[in-house]
Amino acid sequence: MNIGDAAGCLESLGNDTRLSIFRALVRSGPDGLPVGRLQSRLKIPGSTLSHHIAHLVNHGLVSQNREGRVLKCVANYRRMNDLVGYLTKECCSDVGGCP
Amino acid sequence: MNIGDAAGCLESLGNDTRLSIFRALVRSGPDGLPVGRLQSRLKIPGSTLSHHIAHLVNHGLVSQNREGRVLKCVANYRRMNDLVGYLTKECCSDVGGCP
DNA sequence: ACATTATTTCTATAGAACTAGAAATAACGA
DNA sequence: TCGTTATTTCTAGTTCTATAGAAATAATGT
Repeated sequence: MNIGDAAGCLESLGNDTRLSIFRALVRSGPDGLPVGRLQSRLKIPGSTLSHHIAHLVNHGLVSQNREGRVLKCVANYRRMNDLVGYLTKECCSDVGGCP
Repeated sequence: MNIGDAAGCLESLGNDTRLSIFRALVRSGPDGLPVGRLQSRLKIPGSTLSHHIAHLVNHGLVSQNREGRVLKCVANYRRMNDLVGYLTKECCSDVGGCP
């Protein structure tokens, strides 16, 4: 991962609503959750939710696959792993006790 | 670290300029760098730089200590460690291969 | 074809963020 | 005290971002 992608992912997660969405997806495991399920859980208007999900998808943190009428959203664990790897490697230091 | 602090840190680092500042500080080790040094390295106007540094300081990612006329900025490794810990614990999953 | 459900795109608006010049403050040496 | 260097605060302009209602699209069953 390069610095631009990292900043993009960080910006995506650096918003309370989007971080909540992402956490909900991570917790729900590899099966993910339909958009409507996120909507009822997080209690936000569909258009707003859709906007934020698109942001996460654009930065590779979430992927979607349609199952009939329902759109399943899944956290992209590999992408998140890459991000954490970048932060650990490029933004931490042996000196300071980072992993 | 709680979700609010995490989102704040992520938002801080989710900006190309601030991420560059932070990386420069991390790379320079526990001695850090003076503001002026960052300015000449990153080639950005003082007021803009000051604005971004204040943002990082406000979110606990950078601390400052004056040495005479020079203000030294130092990356807060512990804070960064906490952030990475939060992401690993709350936003990753065993299933997906995250650490 | 139509009704229903699920989700997105369009559109507008209010507020926040980024940028940077100019003026102000801080620290120090002469 | 004055001048110089280092940095911040003030101010303003422009550009992004978040929000959400309304209309449009997609998918399915009847």
